[in-house]
Amino acid sequence: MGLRIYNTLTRKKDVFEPLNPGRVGMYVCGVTVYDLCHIGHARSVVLFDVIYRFLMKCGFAVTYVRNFTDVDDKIINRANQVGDYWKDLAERFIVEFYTDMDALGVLRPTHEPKATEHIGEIQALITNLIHKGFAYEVDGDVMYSVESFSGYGKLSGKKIEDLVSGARVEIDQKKRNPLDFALWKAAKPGEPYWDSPWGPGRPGWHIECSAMSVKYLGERFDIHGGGADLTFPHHENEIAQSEAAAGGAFATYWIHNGFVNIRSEKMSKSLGNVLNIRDILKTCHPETLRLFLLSSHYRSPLDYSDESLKEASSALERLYSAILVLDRLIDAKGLSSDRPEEIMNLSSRFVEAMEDDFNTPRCLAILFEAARCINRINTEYGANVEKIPSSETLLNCRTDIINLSRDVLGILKEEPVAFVERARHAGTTELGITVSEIDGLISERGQARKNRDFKRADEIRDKLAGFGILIEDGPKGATWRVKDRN
RNA sequence: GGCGGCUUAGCCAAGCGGUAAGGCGACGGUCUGCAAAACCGUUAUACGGCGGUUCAAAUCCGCCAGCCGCCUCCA
Repeated sequence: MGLRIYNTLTRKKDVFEPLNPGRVGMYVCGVTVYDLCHIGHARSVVLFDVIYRFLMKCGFAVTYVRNFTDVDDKIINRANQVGDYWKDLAERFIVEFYTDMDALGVLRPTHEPKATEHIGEIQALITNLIHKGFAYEVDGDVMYSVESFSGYGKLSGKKIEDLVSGARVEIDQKKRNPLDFALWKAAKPGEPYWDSPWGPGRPGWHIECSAMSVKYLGERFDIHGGGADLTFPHHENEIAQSEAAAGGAFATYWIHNGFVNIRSEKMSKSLGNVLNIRDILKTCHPETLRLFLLSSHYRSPLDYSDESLKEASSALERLYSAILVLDRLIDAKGLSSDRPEEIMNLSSRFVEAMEDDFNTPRCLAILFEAARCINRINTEYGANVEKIPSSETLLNCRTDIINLSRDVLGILKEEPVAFVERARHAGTTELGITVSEIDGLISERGQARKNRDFKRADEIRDKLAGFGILIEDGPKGATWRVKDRN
């Protein structure tokens, strides 16, 4: 069938045909480093991480570029607020970015260019645009003339006239058209600047992506991505800049991810409901957050709530625990030649789902169907070697589940035994009771149960429950876990 | 005002013309001293409403209602 991608430019799913067979060039707009990353950033970064992983799994040699915007109004303003040097502030939040993304298991792109390290390329591009008549200088600023580019609006489906009449654009006497945007901004006193043919100043926001994408990927490349909000004006302006400078086409496929809402509300600073990645990660396993982010289609809005994260956590545990069951079945050395559909051809069905515009929810459903099948085999035939499928069949299934989950989705990377153990005891230190005290009480309760003193046994269970500890009796004695953990 | 999108069980969520995936929850069962956990099973004659096209529509078209996003920095 082949890979099909919903392309914002054509507004339909297009068959993916790379410019150069076997190779893919992908540019994704990264973050402006002036604050900690929130769950919305996580969604975008994880999505493109999964796309990157999948393209590699398909055998493509992928050049993946994700930039850092490290000089901009927001950075300068924030630095002034906190009394920091803008460059130090930006560098610090780059470190914080990596802290969060590494925790989420996000792979490093091929190149991660910073705007401040490409001032030369940016200036050359602006000079080129002025020479070709697409840009003009006014008092040390350089503006892009949207009317000079006939394709302006083709990505976002907007017309210049409609936008102008919308009256939401700020009227600036320097601009020939209210929609013209800055390629180069003259420095105001106290602002960072670089010398340029137009005087001291700094790059506008949109131009860095045009300059850096051409440097690392060439004038034409395959995939350009980012959050849905970047479609206009950022990506529209990038197209205008890059196509005007090159005199030809820019990126072929435009991918935009939907937003994360918090309890059905838009996440925004003014509502005070911005959720940082690291705060969420204090309450759940990183793979839980990844699973949550991949549980709905990337173009749909995704609603975050404590409950939905908890659901993702339960779902992740279900997968890990199925692997544990599978391992027991493999050890059982089954003799049946049965090959249940749910655990066969996982790889081809998974790839088929991914090829359909990166349908990760369908991928997860395939994994859960396999998990249910494994559990059913265990409960129905667990004691009957004649009925358990052969170790070879089950081992292939295990390999598929682990490889697809780990390599493409970036989950199930832990040893199942270790994961289950960790999930049970995570957060113990905050309970006000030590592990040895817990173990002491549990062995006392075990003794009481042995003596059929169930009153005492239940007292101990209630006492531990008061500390948030849940007792689980098993064939090999009681184990415990921390309650209400994601 | 302009442009775009969404509406599927209690909740989340696939589905892209052939007769409703999956997850969570709930309920029933197995297990247990009783529980918990785990597992199994059950859980939408039905896809916002009304028309139309078709042998066949959640899926295509039209109208209506509701929700949302972008048009301003934003993933």
